[in-house]
Amino acid sequence: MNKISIYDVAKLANVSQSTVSRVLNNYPYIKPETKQKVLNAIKELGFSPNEIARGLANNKTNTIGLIIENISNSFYSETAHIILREARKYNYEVIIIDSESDKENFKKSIDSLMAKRVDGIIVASTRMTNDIIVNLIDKNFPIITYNRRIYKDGYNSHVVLDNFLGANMAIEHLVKLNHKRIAYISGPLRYSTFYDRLQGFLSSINTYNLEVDEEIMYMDKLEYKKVYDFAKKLMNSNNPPTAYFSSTDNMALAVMEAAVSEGLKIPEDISVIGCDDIDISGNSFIQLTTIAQQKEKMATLTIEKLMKKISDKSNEEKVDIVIKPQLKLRKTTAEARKEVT
Amino acid sequence: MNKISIYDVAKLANVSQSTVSRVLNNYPYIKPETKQKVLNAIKELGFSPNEIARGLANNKTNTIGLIIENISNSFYSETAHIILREARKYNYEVIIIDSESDKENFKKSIDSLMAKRVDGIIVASTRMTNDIIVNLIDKNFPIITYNRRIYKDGYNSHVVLDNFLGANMAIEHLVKLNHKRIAYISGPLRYSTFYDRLQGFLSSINTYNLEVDEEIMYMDKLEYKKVYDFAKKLMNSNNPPTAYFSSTDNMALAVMEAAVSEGLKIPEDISVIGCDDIDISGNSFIQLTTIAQQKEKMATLTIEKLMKKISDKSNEEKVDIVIKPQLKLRKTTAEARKEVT
DNA sequence: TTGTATGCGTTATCAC
DNA sequence: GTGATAACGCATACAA
Repeated sequence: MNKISIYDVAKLANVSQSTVSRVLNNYPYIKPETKQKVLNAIKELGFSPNEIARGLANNKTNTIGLIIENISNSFYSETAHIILREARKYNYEVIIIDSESDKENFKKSIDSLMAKRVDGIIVASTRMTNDIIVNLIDKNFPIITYNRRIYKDGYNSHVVLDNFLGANMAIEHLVKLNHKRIAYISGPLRYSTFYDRLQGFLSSINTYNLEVDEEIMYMDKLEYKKVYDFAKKLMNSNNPPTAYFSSTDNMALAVMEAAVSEGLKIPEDISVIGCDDIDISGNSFIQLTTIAQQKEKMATLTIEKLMKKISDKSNEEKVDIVIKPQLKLRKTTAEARKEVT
Repeated sequence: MNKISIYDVAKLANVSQSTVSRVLNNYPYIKPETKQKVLNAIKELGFSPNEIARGLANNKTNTIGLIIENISNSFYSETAHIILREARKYNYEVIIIDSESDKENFKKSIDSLMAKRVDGIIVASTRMTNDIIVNLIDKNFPIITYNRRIYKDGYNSHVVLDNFLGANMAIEHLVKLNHKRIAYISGPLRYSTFYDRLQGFLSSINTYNLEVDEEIMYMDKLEYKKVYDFAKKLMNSNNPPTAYFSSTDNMALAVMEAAVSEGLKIPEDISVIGCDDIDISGNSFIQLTTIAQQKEKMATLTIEKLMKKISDKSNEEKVDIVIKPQLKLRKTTAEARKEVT
């Protein structure tokens, strides 16, 4: 391919190879005319520096890794879009890895990223306990957890939503609409997002003197079909919930589809509230009321903090950013039906 | 960070550094016991090879680039998911770049990818004429165009949908439902997807003896709001179309939203058919009839062909894969209303 | 202000 | 089978 190296440029410009390197790196003390000669030679040869070699010499690759669960999931793809854009501002490229949040996969993902010597890593798919991340933080490797966090004293390195508060807001909204029997849909508790939301849910249930019924709580793998089936089952039960709080918008869609298939009207018959506020939730045909993440703000902050860690290796400052969620009122929640008593 | 190199391993195992390299690369003729010694040392030190150095020595990075327009767009994110997964099977990582398909951006994207010495590139956001790609193909650099193609004799290197046929299928479907006035929504003609679909549209219009009316054709930048407004305008015109063929599902959603806002029922009042079959299109609240891409097949083939090009540099075989689309019947199309004549 | 020499961590080409 | 040693393309400490 591009077989021209810094040496070719040097020869053509009649200077040494190090001089070329210097102009490449904007070294200040170069005679303007030799700088010009070099620049000309570079242009004439169409030379562009080999970032790999540069990385080897520098110990810096100008690329970061982004580990997410599944890029085809709107929440992640919308986030990735912002991260890509922000990283680019710092002249960084990003390697994205879908890692399904499976433990073995996660390790492999980190390994390949480390082998490729990325300058930093953003992970959006960790469990609450994750020794690999702990280990990396110990080594002072630039790594920030996005959306989810690990829980370990002294290991703060995350930008996340205030998920406890988010759940509070959702339940409060529902309670004000007179809902008393609220189904809870979330993923496994080993993820901080779901763990925190559950705590928030429970605390709200408590403050409003509602009853906790595990029968109407789903806390398993977030597979569309499973949640769909679960919701259908609830809708057919003796004492069906009047409202559903779903930990992700995507799963709220599953609940909504279940309702359709059961001939239930939303929000007349049941209310549904989600979490995330993915793009499609605002669509006229969906109109999902939801607890919105501030993706733009979160992603931007994540990159900013990561870049700071990268550029200033000695900086061991913790990153502990918790963003306030927002209730986005749309059309899937309404006053609870009066029960026939 | 990981300061241990192949030399440290060599020292510990009491062999030369080249021997270590050999076991790393599975060189066949090594005495089993020395191999074992080396393996032990590697494990003991927790050594993992530096891919950057390896890349420099090898001229091979085991990473490819993927240039798309916007990863937050479902069509691309769903594609990216498959590509990531397939690339991983070949032990490849992928750098994703959102490049908004702007010309200057595109050049920059290619430049950074080349500077990072990726082994190959998949681009899903090219115009029909693109000298940069031509140039790369000339140099026999592994590059494949996905979804869109460039048109230049002898420069076949793409896997795309048969968009001409796709448009035919859409119009045929609509015509069978007795629609005669069909609006056409697509992006700019400098993209092969839209160009080909337009040709297919026109040919169908012709074979069914319908009238071409530029007033009901949109062929501009695919911005949600613009398409939404365009559709609203048409719906309020004297002679409104009874059906809409949209070149992307996403824009079909815009049309559908416009219909809602105008109090029009789908499919009773107007029919809408899309292109792509993104995940959300199958949702009960959307149920969009569409011309489906076979993303799984297309993405898998793309990686396969790209890997072949990478591993066999001398192979100058063209790749010219055109996939048949499928009509996915859902609920947004129906018999045209009888006009009051 | 510029050139020389060395190193970054591998692979590859020679020898032995 | 294995060990020196020279690339790979650049950055940089040290000289000049």
